[in-house]
Amino acid sequence: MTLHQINPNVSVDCVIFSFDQSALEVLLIERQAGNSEIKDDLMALPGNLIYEDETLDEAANRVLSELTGLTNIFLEQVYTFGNPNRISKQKDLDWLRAIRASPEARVITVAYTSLVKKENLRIQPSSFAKKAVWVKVKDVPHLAFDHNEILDKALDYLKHKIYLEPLGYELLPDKFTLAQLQKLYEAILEDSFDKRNFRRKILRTEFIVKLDEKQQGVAHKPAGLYRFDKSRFHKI
Amino acid sequence: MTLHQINPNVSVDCVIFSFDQSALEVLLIERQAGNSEIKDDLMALPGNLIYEDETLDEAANRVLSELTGLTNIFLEQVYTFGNPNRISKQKDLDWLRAIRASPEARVITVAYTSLVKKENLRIQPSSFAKKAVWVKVKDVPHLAFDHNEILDKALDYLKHKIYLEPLGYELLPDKFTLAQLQKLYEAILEDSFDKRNFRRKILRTEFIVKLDEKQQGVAHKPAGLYRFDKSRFHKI
DNA sequence: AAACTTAGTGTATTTTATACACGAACACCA
DNA sequence: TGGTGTTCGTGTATAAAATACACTAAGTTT
Repeated sequence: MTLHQINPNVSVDCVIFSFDQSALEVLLIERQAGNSEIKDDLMALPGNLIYEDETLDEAANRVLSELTGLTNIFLEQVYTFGNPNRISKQKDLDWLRAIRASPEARVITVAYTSLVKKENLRIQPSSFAKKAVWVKVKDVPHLAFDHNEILDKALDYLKHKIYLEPLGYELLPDKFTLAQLQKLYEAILEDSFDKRNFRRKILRTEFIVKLDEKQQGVAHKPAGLYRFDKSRFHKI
Repeated sequence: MTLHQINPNVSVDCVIFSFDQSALEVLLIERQAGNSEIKDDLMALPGNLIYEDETLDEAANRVLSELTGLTNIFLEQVYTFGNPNRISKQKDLDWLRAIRASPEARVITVAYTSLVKKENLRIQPSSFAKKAVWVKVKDVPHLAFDHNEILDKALDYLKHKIYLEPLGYELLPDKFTLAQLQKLYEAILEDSFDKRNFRRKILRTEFIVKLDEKQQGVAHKPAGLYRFDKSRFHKI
């Protein structure tokens, strides 16, 4: 690993979403400085300062992969936050003093959002987070810095984006039922839909294709499984 | 005027659009360093480094108002560009050496887009531009830095945004004809529409209201004038 | 007064959205 | 093994929106 120079003024923060049963979740870190004694009850979005020799996308990917081991994942820039007093709570200042070389520097942060499949994913401790936890979006507490605002913006972004692209499959297992997909749309859009109309609309697209396989181990009529056909999608 | 400290790593660039007859235009500056002898045939988007004590929105407003005198104008953040070699052309380097205190600093830039009514607008020389010109979007040449990429992103942003909000009136005179409005939509969306269907759709909204007034001095049947009713829009 | 130019309008057809209810398939348990 | 519980999977009727299409009206110019 080579040494990189850090840019003290620019960071990236990642809003990493997953989906569990019927709720959207976001990955938050419990702040804890390297070897310091600082204890802090504020949770935060994972993020870090950028290196001078990497792009913003690379920085976001770095944060994401340090924490999740994932690469080549849906990860898009959302918005940039640069209020000069976005770092003003005493707790935030204390924490920065504990971990940063230039704790007083003004930092603007570029927010990214990512969608991950929670299954087969182990969260790893990383340079900026000893511990990370999934929290239901509805239950997110008051966060560090302006991270609640960033989360809200990412949620907005998702809502709009899902009209344009079938993001659903990024958050679901490779094989999924239409009921799961519907619940996901309902969670993201904070709305509920008629089952028959939802199915009609989804299947009209032709890139959600039915597999010759059914759900297993459920105490009721098993649902058919579907998958997302990327190549069919790209043809349109 | 107070003295501000400059952040050498973060700038804003403004993609300022206007509409003329039937074409979208963008405001470009002819690069020229303060008192220097540097001559440069690359045009650029107006932009500048941010001050330590201002928000990104404020910085963008500052650039916009220095150049146009306008405030309280449609101005929204589009995207942030941070490729470490976005400043790599020799001409760009030369220019930065002529005008910047830290010409070698890595600069990430936050792009904003703005919509202005060209009528009653005089472009003023500003700290970063001796001369600015309106250029049809179709005729934009190769620009400085990554400004062509930024322009493209702003155009994309506009296209999406106009589905969500009736931006048209930001670019047209207060009183306009439906034909003008249609041409504007056609220019932004790079498409063409049926006149009757377009009118039906616009008038269905109920916030484009007809005035009791007609076009003057045209060599054909004069069109009725309409205006955008902001308060009716906000009710929805 | 004729020629020119753009304004302004209606209808039929297709596509999409919405609202709504019941039999079928499987697991589980008595 | 038959009954119960639970989710699956489906069709139709109605309303709303999108699309396609052509002629007369109102001014100006010559």
